[in-house]
Amino acid sequence: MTESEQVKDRKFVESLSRGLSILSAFDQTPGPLGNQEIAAITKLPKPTVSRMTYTLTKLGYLNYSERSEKYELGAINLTLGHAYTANLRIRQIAKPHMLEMAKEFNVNIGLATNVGYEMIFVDYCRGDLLKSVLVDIGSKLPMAKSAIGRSYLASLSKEQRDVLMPELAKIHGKDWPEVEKNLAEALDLYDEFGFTRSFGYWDRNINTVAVPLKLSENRIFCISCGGPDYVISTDTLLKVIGPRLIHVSRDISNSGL
Amino acid sequence: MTESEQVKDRKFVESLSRGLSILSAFDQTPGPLGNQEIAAITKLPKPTVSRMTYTLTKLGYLNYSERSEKYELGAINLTLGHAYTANLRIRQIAKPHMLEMAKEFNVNIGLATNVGYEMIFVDYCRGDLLKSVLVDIGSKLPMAKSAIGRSYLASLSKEQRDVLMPELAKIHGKDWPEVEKNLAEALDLYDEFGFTRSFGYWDRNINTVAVPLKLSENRIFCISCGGPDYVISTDTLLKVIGPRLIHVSRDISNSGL
DNA sequence: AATTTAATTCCGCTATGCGAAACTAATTGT
DNA sequence: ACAATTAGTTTCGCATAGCGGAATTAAATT
Repeated sequence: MTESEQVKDRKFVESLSRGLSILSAFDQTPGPLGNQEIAAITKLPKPTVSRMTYTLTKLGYLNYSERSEKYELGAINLTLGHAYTANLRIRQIAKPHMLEMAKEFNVNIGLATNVGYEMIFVDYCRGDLLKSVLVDIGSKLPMAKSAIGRSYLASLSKEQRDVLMPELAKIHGKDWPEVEKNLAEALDLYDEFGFTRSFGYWDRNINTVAVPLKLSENRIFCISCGGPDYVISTDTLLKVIGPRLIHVSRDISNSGL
Repeated sequence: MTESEQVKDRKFVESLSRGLSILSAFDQTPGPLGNQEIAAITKLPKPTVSRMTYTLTKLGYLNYSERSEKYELGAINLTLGHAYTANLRIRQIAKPHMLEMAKEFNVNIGLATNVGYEMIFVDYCRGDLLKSVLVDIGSKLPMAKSAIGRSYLASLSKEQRDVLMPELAKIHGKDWPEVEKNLAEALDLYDEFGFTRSFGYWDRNINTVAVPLKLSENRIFCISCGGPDYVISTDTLLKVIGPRLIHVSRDISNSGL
């Protein structure tokens, strides 16, 4: 209905979708939001937003602050994420590998999967040295610019990838030509070496390598490993960490998930 | 409508509530669930569940496994929790204190708030020694049996507490007399010492002490600190850690959140 | 072949949710 | 003091989105 697409999908519950899109607004735009702002972000009509925030507040998904007269996410939002990770077998399988490498090389290691056109971390281990608070479970990285996103793309067939590309192009707008070039290089290097890399590209100071894990039923997770120059050299990443990740990837693939 | 309660709340969006209750089903009962099971758990009629799971799957909140013909939570469920914690000022304030104590005493420290009749952890630091995987961000503890839950109860006025008690009684069923007795003791000791305790009660091997933090607008968070006997003695908990927590609590209360 | 179990689809009905417009209330400007 | 602006809520008639009993399909089990 929104545009002109679905003539009628009797099975799709619009109001549920709308309610969830209101919660998502708090991911895109942090900080307390008023109904007006929510309406602006979600493009939903004011009374609808009003009813939805009312409902979500009653259920605990939003907290209302009398002071600011705005809404914030409620703590209950943590439960679903926790339920997700708690039942994710791949985490248990990958964890020992991740801890071992994090300790041995003092690097940060993340386990992520794709959500839409981004990668989301489902687990993360830090080396002792730096606590880059930037990344944590639930945080996202762009698919095209991060090593881990690129390893996801690398795991896809050309056809699957070609479906995504236009969307990625849209996301990156005028930067796309440059992003695409860089991405294409990274994918070529993947074909050659078996892991992807992103050196100072998504974050100027961070160098990362990553590999995909292909599980059953087309589920794909990726492991990335990296850190700032002064902790881990690009040379070590390429010569030691990358190959090690490939090994880990094989190991996990054999565990039959 | 459900029972006979609300005559009519024109503002409450039932289908949103139902959709969310379906997601919550995956917290109560982990593992892949089929529509039937979801219907049983949520008491919703089958076709409704069918439509909801269809919608949630389209939006990525559920993944459908062809193999098992069941649904699981999707990774996207991590984002809201992450958005919640990322914007939670108290976490940044409390973190240094928590890290310091975790390191100094090798204990586990958690920061939690109440959700319904449970406490939910919004942050957690582990001492080096044990990684009790049981507790993590997003996991919950019972309010009446855990030190941290008791410290929440202790922070309330008698009137507020009296509202909760019948609900807690309901939750604990036939165990309530015993739970209540233990809780009452703990609350008395709180009045005397300024922190609550739970020694081997919720978990036989773990001893914990906790304090509440009262923030502005009646927001309450609690910090707990504990570990197994062989890492931290109850004596140290009572003589050193407890008082230290009180100090931390004062510190944070002065930070004007 | 018959039975059981689970998911989906059908389809008529109406309660539900919609949203334009009206209304409140608070803030700002002149 | 009085518009004007901005944000949130409420109203209310209407359309239909969503409901759910019942039928249907599809697999698994006996």
